[in-house]
Amino acid sequence: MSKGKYYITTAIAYTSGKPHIGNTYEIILADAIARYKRAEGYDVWFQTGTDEHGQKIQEKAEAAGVTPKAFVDEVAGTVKNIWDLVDSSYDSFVRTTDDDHEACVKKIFKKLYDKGDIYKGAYEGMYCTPCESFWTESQLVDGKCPDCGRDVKPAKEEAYFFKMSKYADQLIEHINTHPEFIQPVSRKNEMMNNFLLPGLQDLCVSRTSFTWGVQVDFDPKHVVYVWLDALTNYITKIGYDPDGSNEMFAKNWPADLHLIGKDIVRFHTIYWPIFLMALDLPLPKQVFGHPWLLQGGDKMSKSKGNVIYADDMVDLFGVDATRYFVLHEMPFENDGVITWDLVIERFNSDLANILGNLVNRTVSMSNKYFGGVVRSTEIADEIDADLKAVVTGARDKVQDKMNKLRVADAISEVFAVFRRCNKYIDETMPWALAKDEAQQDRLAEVLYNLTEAITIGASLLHSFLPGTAEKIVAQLNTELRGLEDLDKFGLYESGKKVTDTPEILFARLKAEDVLPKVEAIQAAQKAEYEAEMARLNGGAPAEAIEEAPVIDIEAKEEISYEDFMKMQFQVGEIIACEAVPKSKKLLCSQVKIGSQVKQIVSGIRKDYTPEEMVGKKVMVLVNLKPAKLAGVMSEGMLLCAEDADGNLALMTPEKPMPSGAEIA
RNA sequence: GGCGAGAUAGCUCAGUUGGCUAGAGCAUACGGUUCAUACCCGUAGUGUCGAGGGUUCGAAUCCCCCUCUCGCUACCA
Repeated sequence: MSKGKYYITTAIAYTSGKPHIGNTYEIILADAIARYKRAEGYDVWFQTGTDEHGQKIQEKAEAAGVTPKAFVDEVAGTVKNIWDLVDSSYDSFVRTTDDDHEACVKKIFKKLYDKGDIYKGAYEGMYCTPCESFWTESQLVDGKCPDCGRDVKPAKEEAYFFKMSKYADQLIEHINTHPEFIQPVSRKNEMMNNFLLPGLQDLCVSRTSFTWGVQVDFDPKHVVYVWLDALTNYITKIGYDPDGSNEMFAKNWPADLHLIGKDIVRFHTIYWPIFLMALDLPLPKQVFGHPWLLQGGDKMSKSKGNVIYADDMVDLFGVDATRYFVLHEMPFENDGVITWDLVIERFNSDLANILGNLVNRTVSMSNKYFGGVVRSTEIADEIDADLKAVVTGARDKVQDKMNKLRVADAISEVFAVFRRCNKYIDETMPWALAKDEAQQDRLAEVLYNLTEAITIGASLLHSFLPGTAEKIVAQLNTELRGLEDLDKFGLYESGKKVTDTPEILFARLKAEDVLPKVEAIQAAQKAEYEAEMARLNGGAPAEAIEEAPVIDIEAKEEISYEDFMKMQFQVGEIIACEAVPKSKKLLCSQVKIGSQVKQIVSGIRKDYTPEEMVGKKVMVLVNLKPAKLAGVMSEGMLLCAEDADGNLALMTPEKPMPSGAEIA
C-alpha cells in the first residue's frame, strides 16, 4: 500500500575527475534515505547523475588529447561504478549530455526567452582590454582595472541574462512562509542576508567563450551556461516538457528532497526556485545542504597521495563498513572528520564487537545447546519485558530521526537494539541456564528472544547496511520484515533452524595490519599522479614538475623599455612579519630594502606563515603607490609566482644577494 | 569590513519553552562473566557548562560585554 510518491535527488557530480569519499558521501546518504522511504511504503524515485559540460571539462579533455565527449564518457563511467559499488539504489542516472536532456534544455531556454525572462543583453561594464575582463564600478580600484591597474573603458559583450530580480520578492515570501525549505536553517540566513535582501543581480545564462555545452538553437554562437543546464536535470529526466509534460512528471514533481553539498546551497535555493517560478512549476519541498566529510590531519592532495576514495575503503573494509562510517560519522550541521584510524576504531567497536559478535554468539549458542533449533517456549521472565520494549520501540525512534533527516542519529537508534541484546545475554546468562536440566525451556526462550530481537534489528538496519542485514537474516534462516511489523515481537517462526556455519560478519581489524595497506594505496596513488603529470609534461621526470605542467596566461599589451624602467625592483629582506588582524588572507611584513624599511601587505597567508616569511630575501616592487589594505598601509608589492590552483611561491634570488640589490 | 553560527568530560557531541546531585558514545581504570570475533556486562570518574557582569527563588539555558573558533560574503598591490 503506497503512501504516495517520494522524489529524492542528489546533486549531479561534475565529471572533471574521480569523486573522493567526501563526494561519495552524498550518494550513500541519499541512498539510505531513499531505501528508508521505500520501506515506509513510499513510491520512491531516486535520481542522481553527472554534470558534463563547461569550459573546465573542455580544457581537461584538450589536455588529455581526447574529445570532451570521450572524456566525460570515461569519468561518468567511473562515477557510476563507484555509485554501484557502494550499493546505491538509484532509479535513474542522468547525464547532462543525454540527448533528451539537451533537447529539453534548449526548449526551456527558448520558452524563457519567449516569455521575456531571458533577454539578450550585454555585460555592460568597464572592460579592460588586455585582461579581457569586465568589472563593475565597485570592483574598480581608483577607476582602474583591479588586475593590471590600467585604464578601463565602457564596453559591451553579447550575452543572455535571466531576470532574477523579477521573482525575488516571490522567493523571499516563499522562504519566509516555508521554514523547512532550506535545511539546516543556518543556511537560510546566509542566503537571505547575503543575496536576497541586498537585491539579486540578473544572472548571465549563456557563454560565447567556449563551445562544450548545450547550444542555444536560435543563436548558435552561445551555449547555455552551467546552472540552467545542470539544475534542470531534476525535471528533464522525469519527463518535463515545456510543450506538455508526461504522467511521470505529473506524479513526481515537485521533488520532496534535493540533497546537495553546502557549497551549492545558493544555486539550489535561489536560482533554481526562480527558474521554476518562471516555468510556472511548483518549488521543491526541501533542500538539504549537507556538511562535508573532511580528512583530518594533512590537507587532502593527490600529489601527497592521501586522498581517500570510496573504492579503496571498500577494498579494505567492505561496502557496508564504508556506508556505516560515512553515515554514522556525519553530523547534521558541522563538517565531519575521516581518518583511517577513526574508520578502524568505528569498525571494531560498532560493527565487529557490538553487531558481528552478537550475531555470532547467538547463533553459536543455538547450535551448541539445541542443535540450531530456535524454539519459543513462552517461559517468560520479568527481565524479558525491557528487552522487548526497547526492540519494539526502536522503529518509531528511527522514524522520528529519519523524518528530521538525522540519519546518523537514526543509525545509532538501530545500534541501541543490538547493544540491548548484548546486555540481555549478560542478564540471562544462557551458559548458566545450560548447566541446569530444569532450565532447558527457559534457555530456549532466551535464545528465541535474542533471535527475534536480532531479526527486528536487522530489518531496521536494512536501509543503511542492506548487505549486512540480508546476511544476518540468512544466518537466522528467516527474512527481513516490513516496518509495519517491527513493533510486534514474536513473529519468528518457532522451530526453525539457524545456520550451523555462522560466517563472521566483520572480522576485527588491527591497525598495524591495515595501515601498511593504506600506505601501499597512498604510494600507488602518488605514483599514478606523478605518471599522469609526466605524461602531460611530455615525458619529463615527475619530480621536475611537482605542480601543474605548464600554464598559459592572457598576453598583456606590449610595453616600451621606458615603461619597464619606470618600475623599480629590489631585493628585500623580510625582518618581521605578522598576520593582519581582521583579515584572513593578509600578512604584513617589514621589509628591509637597502637602508630603509618598508611595510608591505600581501595576500599570501594561505601559503606562508609569518614565521617562515622572516629571513627570506624576496623580490619587491618598490615604487608602487602606497595603499591601505584592511586598514594597514602597504608600501610596495612582494612578487610571487602563481599556479593554476592559486598556490603562491615568493620570488627569491637564486644566489645570495644583499638587501637593496637592484633587479633589472 | 558586513551578516550568521558556535565555545559543555581526554576525544566526538546531546542538553526541548530557565527547575531536582549536567548527560551519551569512544578512549581510560577497576570489577564481573565465558556463549562469542580476547568479546560482552557493570562500576568509577574527573567538568570553573569559554571569561566577566546582570535578570531570577533558581541560569549550560534569557540579557549585556569580552576572548576565541567556524560558515557565507566583500576586500586581498
